[in-house]
Amino acid sequence: MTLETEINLLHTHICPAMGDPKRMLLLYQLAEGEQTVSQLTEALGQPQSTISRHLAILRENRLVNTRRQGTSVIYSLTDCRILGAIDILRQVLNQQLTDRTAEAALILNPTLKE
Amino acid sequence: MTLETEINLLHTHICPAMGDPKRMLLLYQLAEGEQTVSQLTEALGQPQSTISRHLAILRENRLVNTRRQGTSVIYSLTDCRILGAIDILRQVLNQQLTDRTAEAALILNPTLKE
DNA sequence: CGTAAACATCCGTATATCCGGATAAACGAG
DNA sequence: CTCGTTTATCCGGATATACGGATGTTTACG
Repeated sequence: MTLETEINLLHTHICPAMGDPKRMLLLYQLAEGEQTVSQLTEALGQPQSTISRHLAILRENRLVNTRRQGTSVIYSLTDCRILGAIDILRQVLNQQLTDRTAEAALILNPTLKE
Repeated sequence: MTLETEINLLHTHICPAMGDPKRMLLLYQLAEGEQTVSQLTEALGQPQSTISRHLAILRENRLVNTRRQGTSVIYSLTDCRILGAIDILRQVLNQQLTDRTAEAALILNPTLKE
């Protein structure tokens, strides 16, 4: 499989799931342990239909598993490595933020250079 | 900074840059070494305006650096860790693909179970 | 049955993003 | 200054996605 093909698959199967902040938060929330839709709705403080729709996208992309318990549906993380990937992105982000802070300081006080 | 804030920043500063297959391919292409717009246009086989627009998005999000050399502009990777993050996603993807293949085999021949 | 709880899905609206041909801008050579 | 090369931006149209109230479905229980 070529790199191009693999990346296209990534963008049909995985990326859409991560492409929204609320869905990322849901993944982190599930890292704490499996939870029902009600619990996740409570945790994120969003309308139930919003949470359910985001969970559906995560489910379709197989990033979460579900099982039913009575009238509740319990969601859990399929593969926690996905959070490892996001954590790397967070590191890159924080690097950027410190770099920008340093740049701003240089502009305000050029004598700091070197 | 709360996790929620950090993830929102991620979706403002980094995710848009990765949110397109062609941009991911550009990042991998730049992993081979710094290259001009012409070279990248040639490598991806897309119209120049398309490549230039994708590069602009990568640049605005600081995932690439640029320097000018004559009439050419040379692009390079800012932080190769971003590729590490994508590589993890590729691993998750490949895990999914083998899982699905195994499921399909079970449906076709249930005696394989266990 | 009928009702209530928990979830999933539908729907119209608003917003964002992609595409790529056309055009503008930056630069070097002569 | 003029021209050709290289890169950046503009533009209209097509597509995708998020939102959240309203509605449908599934399950438990009496």
